[in-house]
Amino acid sequence: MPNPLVLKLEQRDRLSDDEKRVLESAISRVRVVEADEDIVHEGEHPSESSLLLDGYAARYKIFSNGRRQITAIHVPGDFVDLHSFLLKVMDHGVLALTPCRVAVVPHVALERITDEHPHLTRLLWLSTLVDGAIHREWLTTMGRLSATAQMAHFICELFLRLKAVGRTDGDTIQLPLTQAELGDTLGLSTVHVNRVLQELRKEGLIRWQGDALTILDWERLEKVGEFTPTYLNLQHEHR
Amino acid sequence: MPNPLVLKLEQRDRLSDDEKRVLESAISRVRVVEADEDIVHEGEHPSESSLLLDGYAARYKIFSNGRRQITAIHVPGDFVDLHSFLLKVMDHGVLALTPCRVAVVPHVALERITDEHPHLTRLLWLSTLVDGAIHREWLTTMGRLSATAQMAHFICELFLRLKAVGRTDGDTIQLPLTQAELGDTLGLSTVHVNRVLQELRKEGLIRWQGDALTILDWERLEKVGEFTPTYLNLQHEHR
DNA sequence: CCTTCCATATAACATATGTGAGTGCAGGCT
DNA sequence: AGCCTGCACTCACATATGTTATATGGAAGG
Repeated sequence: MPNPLVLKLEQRDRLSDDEKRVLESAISRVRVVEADEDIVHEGEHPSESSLLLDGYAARYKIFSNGRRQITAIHVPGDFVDLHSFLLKVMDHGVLALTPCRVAVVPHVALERITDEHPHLTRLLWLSTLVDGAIHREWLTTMGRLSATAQMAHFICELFLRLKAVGRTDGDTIQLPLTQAELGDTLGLSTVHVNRVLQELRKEGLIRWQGDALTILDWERLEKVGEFTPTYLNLQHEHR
Repeated sequence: MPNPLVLKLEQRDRLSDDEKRVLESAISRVRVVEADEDIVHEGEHPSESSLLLDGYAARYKIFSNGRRQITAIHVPGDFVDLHSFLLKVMDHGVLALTPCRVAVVPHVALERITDEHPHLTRLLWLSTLVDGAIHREWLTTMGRLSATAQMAHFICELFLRLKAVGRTDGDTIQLPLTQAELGDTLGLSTVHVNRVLQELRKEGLIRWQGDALTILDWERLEKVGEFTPTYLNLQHEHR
């Protein structure tokens, strides 16, 4: 079974066999997390990081009044809390949106990698940088796009990210989020999420039945969401 | 003159004299950029990164319709485009908001650091991770707070970040942004920025005259903005 | 088979924020 | 001195999105 992180990194640069072996052996164990359970809690000081192998996860923050904001949706191949290696304290929680399989990588193993494998280190660094690029993109869509455009943009992004790890089926992806969760992601109310989805459906841009979301008209969806994929950095470069 | 980056990193971990020397010698030259000029252009493939020594800068993205979103405000000590070392293509521009002095660090020098100085590498990585943490915080405030709270939060954050590099004067900071620029930062219209500022003033939370912004009541401002500084990672830890 | 529980869907209404236009002031330039 | 120009500030009005409430339907479970 190919490690989806390897898959993702190989899209962005060449990985030597040695580096692949080092990555694999950095994994101390594989853990299963139930849906709706935290993979990592806010405020924790973890001594290991979690690489998502299967399932969907979300980074989130909760306010005093109970309102929640999701700041990232993670798919297989994502290192959901690689940053805790250096940030030490989790300033947010990470939640399993579906049942998840998670590879656990101790921080000591990461430290060893940074000591001994500079190129691999750069690739790990890179993957946190891509997280940052996605955050910036979300900031722009939240700040300057209509709710409809924002939703379209989100769907385009998720599609390409899933495609990069081989989790698309034609024009269809699994989207196991409730409309409430989508609202927490985009900063919208549940009601408005529903309105916006109706609109995208009526326009013939998407179909969403059960967990299966199908993109019916990629070009127009991209246009509505003002989507350009540069920021996902899916190009192969020497890094 | 102490390098403000060294100042910032030393707040988060110990730097050896050797590491400080390596950092200093990585700088190939110092450049001055006029206000309202780009330090780096969107779409560029830079071969060096820029460390802000003096002045304020902003990362921004512009949409087809001319709307602009600022995704980060940078202060002295910030590496405004360290990520371009590994992301290669700039997915946004970086603008000098005031006249800026910028230290230029070639990517080859950064690559050498990653090859030879693992601990320093981790600290550079860390500073991009803090950028990411700030992005996440902005996402939550944009998505889930009122415009007033968002503004209060922004002011609290900027104050602490400036304090970390010794650029505060009592309860006063320099805030050389126009209300329009603030609007582009928070995702608000200029008119609404003005309304919100009036409110914060009327409540006796801040004073803002010319470029000088004074925090009159830190505790209440923090409360209004639901601000907690954990995400800025200003603690000293072994990284 | 019935009940319970969510999630989706709709409706009526409330409001935070955006839009477009205009005023006045202050600093810089000729 | 006079004239721009940019910026802060206001007003009247428009609208996107939030809120509260209710209906519907499917899935899980006894």
